[in-house]
Amino acid sequence: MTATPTPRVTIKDVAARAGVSKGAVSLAFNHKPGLSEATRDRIFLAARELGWSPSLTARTLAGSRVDVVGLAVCRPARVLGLEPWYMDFVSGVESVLAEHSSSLLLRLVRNMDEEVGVQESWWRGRQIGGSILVDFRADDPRVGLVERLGLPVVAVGHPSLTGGLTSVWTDDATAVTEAVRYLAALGHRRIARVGGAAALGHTAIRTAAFDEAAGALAGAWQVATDFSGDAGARATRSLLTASAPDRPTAIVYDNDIMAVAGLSVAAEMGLRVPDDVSLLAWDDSQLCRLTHPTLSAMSHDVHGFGAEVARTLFSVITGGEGGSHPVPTPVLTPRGSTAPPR
Amino acid sequence: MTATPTPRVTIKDVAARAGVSKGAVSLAFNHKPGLSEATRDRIFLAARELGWSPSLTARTLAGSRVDVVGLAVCRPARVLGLEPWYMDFVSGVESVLAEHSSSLLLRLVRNMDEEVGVQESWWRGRQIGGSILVDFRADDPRVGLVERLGLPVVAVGHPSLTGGLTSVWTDDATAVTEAVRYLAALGHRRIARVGGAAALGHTAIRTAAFDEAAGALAGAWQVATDFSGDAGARATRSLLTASAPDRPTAIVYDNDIMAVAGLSVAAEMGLRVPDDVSLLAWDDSQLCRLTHPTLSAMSHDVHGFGAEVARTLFSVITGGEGGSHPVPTPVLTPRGSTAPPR
DNA sequence: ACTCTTCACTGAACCGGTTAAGGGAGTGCG
DNA sequence: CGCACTCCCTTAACCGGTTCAGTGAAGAGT
Repeated sequence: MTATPTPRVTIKDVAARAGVSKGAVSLAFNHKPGLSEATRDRIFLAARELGWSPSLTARTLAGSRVDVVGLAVCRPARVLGLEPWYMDFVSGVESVLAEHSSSLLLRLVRNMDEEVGVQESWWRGRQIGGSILVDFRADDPRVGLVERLGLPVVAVGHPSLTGGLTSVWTDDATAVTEAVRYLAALGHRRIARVGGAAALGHTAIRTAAFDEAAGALAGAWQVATDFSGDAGARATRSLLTASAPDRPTAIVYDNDIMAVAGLSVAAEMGLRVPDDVSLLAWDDSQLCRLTHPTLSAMSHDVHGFGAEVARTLFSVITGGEGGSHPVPTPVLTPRGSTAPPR
Repeated sequence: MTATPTPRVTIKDVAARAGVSKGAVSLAFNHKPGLSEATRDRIFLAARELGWSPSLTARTLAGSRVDVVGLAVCRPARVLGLEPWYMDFVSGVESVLAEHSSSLLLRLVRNMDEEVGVQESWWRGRQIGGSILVDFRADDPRVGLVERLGLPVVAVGHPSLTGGLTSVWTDDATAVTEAVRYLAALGHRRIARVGGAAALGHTAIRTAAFDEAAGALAGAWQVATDFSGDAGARATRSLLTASAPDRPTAIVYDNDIMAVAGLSVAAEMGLRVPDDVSLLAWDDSQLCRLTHPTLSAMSHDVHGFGAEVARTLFSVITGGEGGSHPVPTPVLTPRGSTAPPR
């Protein structure tokens, strides 16, 4: 019932049991040359019998690499819980970390200052061997921080935002353009976009691309939100309250949760999707296939994206310089929520 | 452009600059008595000037407590990304960890064996000071593991599942009973439940409670799923294909994502919600308010639950024994998806 | 004037590993 | 036989903190 007091087994115990020195045990467990097969076996046997595995803490302190990767996320908890993107991304990251038997140190922060503080103290405290940076904004303070600290990172975001940092990104501009072209090809001339948080760099990129792509149309609207479903609903409601000739016939959303919210607002207002208004989601989590009608989306392998980011981080940590690169551009996946305007 | 080589500042540098010994710096930074105000100030000044903060790694090694909390989660990535519950829970946990400036070490595992291995090596490697255990099943191997290791944990699950471990749980049985009573009070006599993964302990508890509560009704169905939206859709479809007198007039879901899927299946089959069939969700994330009609749900402060779990873990870690206790039972939140049968 | 406390601080051991330098035994070779 | 060369393994310093016994000086008590 009560926990037995833990008799911490250390390298010394293993060494004693195997009849060798600490150093020998260390060599064996790091697969370094300089030990006979027989000794090696004896050491592993002793370790197994004692249930010992090396203390990562001590190992880290002694100067070898740290096998923990940091991720500080800065969005309101309310939004985070709902956004499929993050967990998907994290699970992709994890899938690669697991191969290196590394773990993810996760921290939710309230603002950029806090994130800067967290990253700095993680690194200073040798808690992490590298970090994944997300949600870049213009003049992001993390660029300078990282260079000052020499912290190995991979930045998730377009190079125009991430300074000289190694980065991995999706080509949002092209994707937005493709989305608009698709809707225009269907015959839509009045298109709106419900964007994410204005402060975020990739939102700005999408906004600019939308301006560019939709500029020639009869009507174009853009609204900034905080990515939450509520905000998506509000934005949709205000876009659709105009009388028929003045309102958009198609709406593009910056994530799928807002698209779902938009779908229900349309229903609530008595508008049929896609007959009266077409909706196009972003990211394309499973959610898009659960609604009725199903949501057309700009589809995106978020899990694979996370995995690629993690792989790149490992190459940065091991000095391989990795090199910035984009992942495949989201592709249009038409489903039931888009059609030519009535 | 290139990262400046990091000149690691250590406690020795700070001590030298402040003109004191390492020990004095340590005392100052741990707010321990035995130093004059003047010296204390001098030390903090020196530390600030050098941009030093203590290495958590070294601090941990030197025997003080570890301020990282472990969480290994074992569900398919596909489901995880979508389930609002986890991120909500995690953000609740984080909110308390942040107060203690601790972080969360997260790991997605594929099965129980892997989780057991991860927990053991985290603890052995002194990576964590304690752990949060979720998704208990009958005869859970983690109970024995924890007792063997002496690892401080808080188990999320009913005491009947978590052995002697300190646990925090929601009273699922009562909640299920309340849900059934509510639907019965509306006049429903044929009620179905789309449950979660059968292997999970809390699913079993809910299943038993439903059996008990719905036993006296004219019709009662239960289906087990994997919590995914697809499974929820399939289950709903098969429940609703029967001809009218033989099919349920109300369905309870074990999470909200399946309820959303159910809603769209009903629409696809031409059934009106709540006129033809009432739907009741579980957990009640923001998602329930984004659909049309909005989803009635058994509502639950998942964020607060996470926070309470974290608080309890800290009290276990500091030897305070914490004590197992339930959090408030989910309460019924009626919205647009439930009504008397036609 | 002498001892007793208290206070502020130092020194050194220690946590559990890694790693470079070194040492002893066995073998090959001139 | 002596020497060099390997091969295996040990020794000891070190990573960056914490902790505790101990020291020296100032002040209190008698």
